[in-house]
Amino acid sequence: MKAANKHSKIIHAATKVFAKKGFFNARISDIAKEAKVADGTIYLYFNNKFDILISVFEEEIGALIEQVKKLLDSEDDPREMLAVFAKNHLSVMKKNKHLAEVIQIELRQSAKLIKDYRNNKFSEYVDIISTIIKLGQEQSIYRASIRPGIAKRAFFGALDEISRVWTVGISTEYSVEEATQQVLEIFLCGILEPDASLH
Amino acid sequence: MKAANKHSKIIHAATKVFAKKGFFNARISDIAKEAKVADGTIYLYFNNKFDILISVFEEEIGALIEQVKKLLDSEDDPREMLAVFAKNHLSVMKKNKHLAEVIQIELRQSAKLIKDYRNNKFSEYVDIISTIIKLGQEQSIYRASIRPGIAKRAFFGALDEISRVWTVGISTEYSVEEATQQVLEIFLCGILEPDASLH
Amino acid sequence: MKAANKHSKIIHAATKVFAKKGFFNARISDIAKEAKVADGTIYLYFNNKFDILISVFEEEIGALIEQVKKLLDSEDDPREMLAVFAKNHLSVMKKNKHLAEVIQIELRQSAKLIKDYRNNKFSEYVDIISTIIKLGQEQSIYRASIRPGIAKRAFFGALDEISRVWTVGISTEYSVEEATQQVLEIFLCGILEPDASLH
Amino acid sequence: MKAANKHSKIIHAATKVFAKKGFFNARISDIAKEAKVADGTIYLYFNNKFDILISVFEEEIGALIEQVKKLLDSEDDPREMLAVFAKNHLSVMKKNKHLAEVIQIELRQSAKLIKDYRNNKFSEYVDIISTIIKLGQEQSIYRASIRPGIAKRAFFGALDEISRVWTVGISTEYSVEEATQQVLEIFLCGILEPDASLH
DNA sequence: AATGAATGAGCATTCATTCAT
DNA sequence: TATGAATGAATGCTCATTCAT
Repeated sequence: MKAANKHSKIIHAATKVFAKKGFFNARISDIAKEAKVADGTIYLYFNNKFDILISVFEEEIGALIEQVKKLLDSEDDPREMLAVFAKNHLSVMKKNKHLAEVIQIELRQSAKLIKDYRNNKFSEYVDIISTIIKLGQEQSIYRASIRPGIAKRAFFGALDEISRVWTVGISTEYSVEEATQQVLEIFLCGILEPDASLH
Repeated sequence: MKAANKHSKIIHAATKVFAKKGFFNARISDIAKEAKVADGTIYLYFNNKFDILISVFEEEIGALIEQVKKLLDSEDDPREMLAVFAKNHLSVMKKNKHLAEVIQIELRQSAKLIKDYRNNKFSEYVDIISTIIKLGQEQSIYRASIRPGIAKRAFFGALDEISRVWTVGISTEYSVEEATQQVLEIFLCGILEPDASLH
Repeated sequence: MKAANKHSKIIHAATKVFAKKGFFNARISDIAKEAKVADGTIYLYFNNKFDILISVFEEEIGALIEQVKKLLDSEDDPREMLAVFAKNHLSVMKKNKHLAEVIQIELRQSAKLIKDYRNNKFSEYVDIISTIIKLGQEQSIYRASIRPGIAKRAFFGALDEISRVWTVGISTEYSVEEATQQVLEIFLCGILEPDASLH
Repeated sequence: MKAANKHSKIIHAATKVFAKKGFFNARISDIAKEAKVADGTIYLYFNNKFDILISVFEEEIGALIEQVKKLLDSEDDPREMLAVFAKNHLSVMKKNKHLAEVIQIELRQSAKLIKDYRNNKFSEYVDIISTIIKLGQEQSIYRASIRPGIAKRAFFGALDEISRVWTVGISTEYSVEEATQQVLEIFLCGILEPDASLH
């Protein structure tokens, strides 16, 4: 996982530090120490502290997009595709808690500061959901009355809130498998055409 | 809207300022100016800046709980109750954007700083959903396989993410009615017993 | 000891608080609480915080002057008078630690802030020593080569430094009697062996 | 006088500022300006404001100890040694008024805040006096009845109080030589006429 | 006279950013 | 490229003082 170049080293260090302390409580010197570079070196790769956060979003979520897209490439059934998305998202969030925290907390925090909110990696990631839904609607598997733009938010919001239980660290945890199964049961029943069977 | 006493005046001012600038970028002097009191006066009512934020959560969400509980008192059908919760939540979030932002962003930000995360007003609010689901399960209206603890998160997460579109200010907005209808269509189909008709 | 009127109550409270926390760390509200009056009441009797300190000096040292002058009235021998002064000073400092601290620490602190340093009660108190020395010189009991203005400082400084041991709270304490005896032995007799020549 | 490194520059600047305004009235920015560094730079060398004060004591008094110990090395006679100590102390206090004020005022102020009062440079300095007295007692030059622990305080207190006249700035000043001679005359010979009996 | 809520000036400390090396 | 010492703007909080009651 260790990145060869400084840029990546700093990104990974920043993800860890932002997750642990939050953007505003994170110090540039914390990131520098974690990345094992000097404070000043960070400014050779990033314009300022906020620029680091944006880069973390773009690169970490970019990798997430690559990953899920690759998995989706080998699927045809929109039902399976939604399952793949959910399972992948939840397992990544469970495994990579630093990334999970940054997405769940810091991404929101900074959302209002980002000028064009839709033109970023995060939107691209969530839009994968609406693309799947549209595909399902074309195949008459998902009901036409469902609005993909709203459903994608409902689906992502559900996954996001469910996975928060792991970062916040509530004791009565449930497994990735169980959570995936539950959210799919709710959503597939919810958006499926009445006569489209669940496999 | 004008609060009778200073405590409330400061709470409302803080909600506004936290929503506009975020907790860390908000200045005590901003809140004081908004509340039309001196900086020092704030410390007669709150211990420190973070204490103001916690109080905002407790009091504003407390009021939200009162409101939705009163509405739910006159409903018996668990299907209607979920509809009432969704409609109320979305319309309050659409109308009171300051509160919406604080819940969506600052509440998460500070979640990790709050020791016992479940022992607070926010948890109480979300638990209303699971209570409704359990009620529906007892009446065999909602499927027994649904785990209320996970479903409540999925439902709240969906509402939360959907309502974010209004605070972030994305242009292609949809109405409260449409959003409510969509999320209910998905969730009620999703958790209803197959033979339980939608009214 | 409890004063009948508010003015005295505040003076005594201030002496206690200044001794415990020091002038700068003492809060007006501390003094008010100790005196069992409201904060604002203090400003009916004193112009400001520093004015309280000055008043403490004047009144507490004023009482000290009264006391020692009364004791000295019944003495004729300048040797005895110096002994009375030393004994009285040390026993008051040992008994009234609040006053001791204020004299030893706060009086010095504020000395530079007092415009006319000689025209105050403290100078009046120390001048008692030089008056005794002059009396002794007139009676050819004290050597004429001794300059009363320097000797008074040496004598008072010795007593002051010796009594600091009680306020600072150093463990190996010595008694008032022993301290008095020693300082008198040094000042009245000198520390040289009678037969040891000076060079 | 210009210090080579920043640490010393700040120490000297702080000594000057503390002397002029007192510890509590001194501002970090005053010290920074005097030392010609930025405010923040001070915190690269010291933990906090109080830490600066303690360092001033330790370093300035440390230098004083070095100086007087070197002078005492070339003396054998305990009488001369006490004379050397007195003369050195008074002339340093007269010349270095900033140091004098800090010792006379701030050292006392903070004495109660220092945990182990005896384990510091100041005690080391005053203990030089008792060491000399013990030496004189071993040589039967000083009376055995004198308790060095009390006498050191009496001697230092006398010097301290005498030298205050220069920092407080009383007009009728006396010279270092005269003050030294007087305090030595008192301490070495006593103030009684040789033929005046004690009672 | 007495109160104590309200005021707001004032400051120690932090930390993102710079720049001489 | 890389460093990290130095910078100085920025702010949460305190508390002496005021004044309406």
